[in-house]
Amino acid sequence: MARTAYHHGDLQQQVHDQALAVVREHGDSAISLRALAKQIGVSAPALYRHFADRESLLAELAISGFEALRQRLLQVKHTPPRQALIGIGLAYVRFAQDEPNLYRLMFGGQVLPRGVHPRLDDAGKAAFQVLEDTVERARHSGYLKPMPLALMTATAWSLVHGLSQLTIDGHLPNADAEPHLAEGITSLLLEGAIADTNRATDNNEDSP
Amino acid sequence: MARTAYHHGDLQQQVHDQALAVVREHGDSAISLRALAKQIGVSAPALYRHFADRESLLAELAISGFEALRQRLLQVKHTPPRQALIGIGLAYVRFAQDEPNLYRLMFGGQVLPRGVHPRLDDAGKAAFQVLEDTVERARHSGYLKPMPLALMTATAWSLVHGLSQLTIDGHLPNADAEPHLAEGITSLLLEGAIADTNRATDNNEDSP
DNA sequence: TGCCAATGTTAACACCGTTAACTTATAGCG
DNA sequence: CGCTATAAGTTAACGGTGTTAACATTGGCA
Repeated sequence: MARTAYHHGDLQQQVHDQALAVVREHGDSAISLRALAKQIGVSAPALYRHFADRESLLAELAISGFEALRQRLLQVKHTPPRQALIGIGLAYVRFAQDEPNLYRLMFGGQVLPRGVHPRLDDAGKAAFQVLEDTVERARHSGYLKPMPLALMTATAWSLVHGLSQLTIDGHLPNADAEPHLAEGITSLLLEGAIADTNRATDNNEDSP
Repeated sequence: MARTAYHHGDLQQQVHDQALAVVREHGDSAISLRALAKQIGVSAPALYRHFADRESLLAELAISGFEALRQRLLQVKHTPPRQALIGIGLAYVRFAQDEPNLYRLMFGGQVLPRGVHPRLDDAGKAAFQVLEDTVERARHSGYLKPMPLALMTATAWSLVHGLSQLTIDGHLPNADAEPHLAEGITSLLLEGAIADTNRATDNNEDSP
């Protein structure tokens, strides 16, 4: 029932893929169910067999986005705390820069308020979890000050999210002239978060 | 020609105000030119005498938002660097929390890409300028490390913007349980930014 | 006073999301 | 193997949208 081809093969997947391509190229405001259906060669109401409404489709795409983000973050090595933290921050920002339209859909807020679509919320939390785990490891290893975990992760997330959003929307004019901005920012934050025992011992360890 | 009342008084202002109210209450996606015109008691095409299209109206509203944000930031006192920095960060986040829908319009990115509407860009820069001036004062006074100004302001803006966006979209679950989150986050960043000479001398000066 | 330009009007076009009512093809079962 | 329930598609239609064209009206000014 779910695997074999009905009239058109699995429309659900086809719509999902096509819509994802449109979002990545032109943003979520360019998504039109009718246009999507016409492109695929199916009538518009057919889509309603697979998606409750336009918002649900967008939510599904946002879920894909969070899963892709999570995969990116998971690829960051666990090696020394400082590299791991900077690495995951860079990976996060780079994802946003690579997929600005998708990222905007994920965090647009206007699209879907939290609590409406549980699977979307879970996908977001799962991505955030990777970041939190990295911070927790660094903290547990004694590299970071023994501050509340929630405070540290919230700080880290705020920083990378804010930087992502500001850069992809062009609010930071000299972002191109300063390619190491993300790294500098992350380092700057770390200065305040590392334990005093680690101070001055690892500032230049990434450039041997 | 611009001041006296024509057929309906100054429609421009009336549309602007009404639209701003709608955005603040229901978000920019709830803006409908036809509905707006009907509410005001005028035909829909009449609006096109004052706004090129829907996007231009939204841009105008975003400009108002940036000006309101700027006013908020300007009210922060200049007194000691640490208080000024934390104060302006809190004021920024509080604005976003007070006007979530307006804030989303301003930074939605989907609404208007930079470069299209010069006045909108200028309004954004003007608001950002207040933040930059505060950082510059703190840096010039020797309170902060002598790092590049662009780096410091980008960091500060990223942090407060990220925190704003994440909280108003409900991504930080325990935001309510932690009302001092914004202050804690700002302090954490400051730890990494203050000059060593100022370290440990001002951590508790705000609670005498 | 008479004209021009600013400001409004109605009618219409081409979309859009969504629902209702109907048709078709498939999967599973007696 | 044939039948039927149902999943998956169809067309027609409703109400809404932004936007443009063509026309009407009003007010300020020469």
